[in-house]
Amino acid sequence: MLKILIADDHAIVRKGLKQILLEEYPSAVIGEVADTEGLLAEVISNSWNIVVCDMNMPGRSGLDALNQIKQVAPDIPVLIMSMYPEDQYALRVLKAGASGYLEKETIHDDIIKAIQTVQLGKKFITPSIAEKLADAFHDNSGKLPHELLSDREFDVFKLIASGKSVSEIAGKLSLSTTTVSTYRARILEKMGIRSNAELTRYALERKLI
Amino acid sequence: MLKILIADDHAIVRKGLKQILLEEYPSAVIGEVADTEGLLAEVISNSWNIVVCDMNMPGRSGLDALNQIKQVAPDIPVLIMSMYPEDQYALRVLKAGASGYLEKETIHDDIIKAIQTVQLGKKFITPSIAEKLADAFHDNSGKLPHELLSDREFDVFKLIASGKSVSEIAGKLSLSTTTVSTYRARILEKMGIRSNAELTRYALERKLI
DNA sequence: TCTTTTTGTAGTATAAACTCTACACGATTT
DNA sequence: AAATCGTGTAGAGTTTATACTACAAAAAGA
Repeated sequence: MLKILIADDHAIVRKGLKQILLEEYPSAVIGEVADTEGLLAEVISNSWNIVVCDMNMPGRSGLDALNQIKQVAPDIPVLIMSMYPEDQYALRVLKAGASGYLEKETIHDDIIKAIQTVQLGKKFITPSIAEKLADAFHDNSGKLPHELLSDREFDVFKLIASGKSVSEIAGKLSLSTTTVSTYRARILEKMGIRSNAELTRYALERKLI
Repeated sequence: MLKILIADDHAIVRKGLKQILLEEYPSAVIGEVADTEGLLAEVISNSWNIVVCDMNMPGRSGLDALNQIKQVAPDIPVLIMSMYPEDQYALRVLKAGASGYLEKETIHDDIIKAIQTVQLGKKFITPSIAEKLADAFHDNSGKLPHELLSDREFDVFKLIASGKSVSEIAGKLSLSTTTVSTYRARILEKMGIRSNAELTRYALERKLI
């Protein structure tokens, strides 16, 4: 029996997705969780065939959740959804072991195909993602500054750029403030900038936030 | 019979919302449209009791749609949904005649209450929106936020926006750092913002620096 | 495979920034 | 004329952020 677990902090999105899935697989069991803690707990305590997980959940990010799922249950295929279309995350997410990356814009059209694909043990790659992959493959040297950041650094980058203080970020990510400060220092160094204002400017110009 | 029309470009959100509404009103008729054209057409050709409309649709915005609906059918209550919590749209939307503004984060909890409220011909205002309203009340109509600043404050504003630290500014203007901090506090208060990043963003968007 | 680099994480000590409060002085309102 | 308001200015005390350092685990390179 097909068992699909949905992780998204918006109840409305969970309901909508469940609906779509049930239309295609009326006998499937669809689970819902609203945060990363619940997600981890479910993955550990029950056997799900597929996880569909939102990228942007409060607390630890979807990427973080993905990494942890891959540790406890490396064989469960995980599909990641995101709001953001031209997303910088796509490649990171695939690198971290996701079986596919879906934009919420088109999830309605893609999700069934994606489920079928991952059921065969394959990865679901949309054409636009494939293009990004190809680019990343032969390009490398011409990387944009923000692409040099590690996942964690990038999380912090976006939060700083959107105006969060070091301590707010620390609270949100459950880290020490000094840790966040360290990330900030590394970010400034890698990107060759000197202030939060430049960082915000950079992020705004490239529409990263 | 209750007839509710949902306008959102994401099929997944429409499905989710429909589900939530049907749970409360099993016999309601729920219509769906995916763009502003469809919305307008529906409003003109059928009689809906309530419209629930997303703010961010491709093409013409929800605000635009709202204005047009109010022209052709001023009596249909329109609830506007938005992704963005700290949204500067909230006030605009209410000014334009919406019956309520719902953040997608909390729509699941608020929508039924909102529907009941607008059915009574009243407006649905969340506490956080009420606060914004109160703030907007004691102001200064017409003027842009930065035009409220005194000269000295504006000097400091520009320096902060361009990434200078409080102490750099103090040095440059031969003031105590605490004086600069005081200006900063006044600036944030007058402009209704909370961080240097917002300030930078504001300045960049209006090309003040 | 072994070594080097990167990444994720913090502590300690210090520096910087913020909050709250205050006060003077000219402008505006009553 | 008196009271209030807006502006320019800071100090004291508290909270926050930063620099520097460190270290283990993971990744990358040789």
